[in-house]
Amino acid sequence: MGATKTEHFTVQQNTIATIAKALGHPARVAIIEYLLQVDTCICGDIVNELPLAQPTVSQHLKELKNAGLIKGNIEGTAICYCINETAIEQLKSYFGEMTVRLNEKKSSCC
Amino acid sequence: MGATKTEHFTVQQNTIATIAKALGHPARVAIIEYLLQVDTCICGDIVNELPLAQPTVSQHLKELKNAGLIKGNIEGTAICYCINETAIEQLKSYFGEMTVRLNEKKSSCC
DNA sequence: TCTTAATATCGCAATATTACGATAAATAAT
DNA sequence: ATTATTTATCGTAATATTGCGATATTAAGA
Repeated sequence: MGATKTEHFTVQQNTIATIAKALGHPARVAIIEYLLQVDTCICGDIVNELPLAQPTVSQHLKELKNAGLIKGNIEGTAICYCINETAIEQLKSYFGEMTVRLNEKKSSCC
Repeated sequence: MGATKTEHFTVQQNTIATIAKALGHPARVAIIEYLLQVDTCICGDIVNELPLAQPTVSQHLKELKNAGLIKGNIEGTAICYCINETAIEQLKSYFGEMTVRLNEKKSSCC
């Protein structure tokens, strides 16, 4: 085997897992943080910011895009990448609600 | 190659990536949600809740534990697993702060 | 002590990820 | 048209993940 059994889980569980997986690599966390830091989102220089070769960065960007975490617009010869706020909001709500529920049930036995 | 170059990124970036990676599989999301749902955290029946074999579940639990997302206490022959609230709070703050910063800079050009 | 029950670990096969050099594709500038 | 610039894709090697059967471990109960 080796392939994830996605079909056995709910859509929401798979959605969260997909977004989380995309953030499961420090380079991709670094990319998101860089996009957040930079004012404009004309971001042709992501490659220079990261300690990785250009094809590797391109691949990471592709995965972030597939997971819906970033958007990319062609801007001449460069490409304008920026954060998809919806995905981040989704994570915020998910973990926000989870902490609320954790605080409600204080019966932590561990 | 094939190994993540963790040493090139900040501690915080690696921390977030590690926790996110642990949640990057629907089975592990399902485990967390189940632990949240169940009142007490005597959770010997996680295996019955998931469509996966016992060794596979055990492995997923191990990864969640290594990432600091759950805690496990030995309770006789069973094991009491429960969510580590700190890790969830960490994610909540991280994405919460991120949405704040996203709303501050409305200059979304995409 | 012997059995039962609950988890963990080992070993392995299938698949996925990570990284990068080489190269392609697309547009801008000369 | 030719060249430079930027990003994507291909191919491939190294490593990691996923899943499970078989087996070990650990402690409770008869």
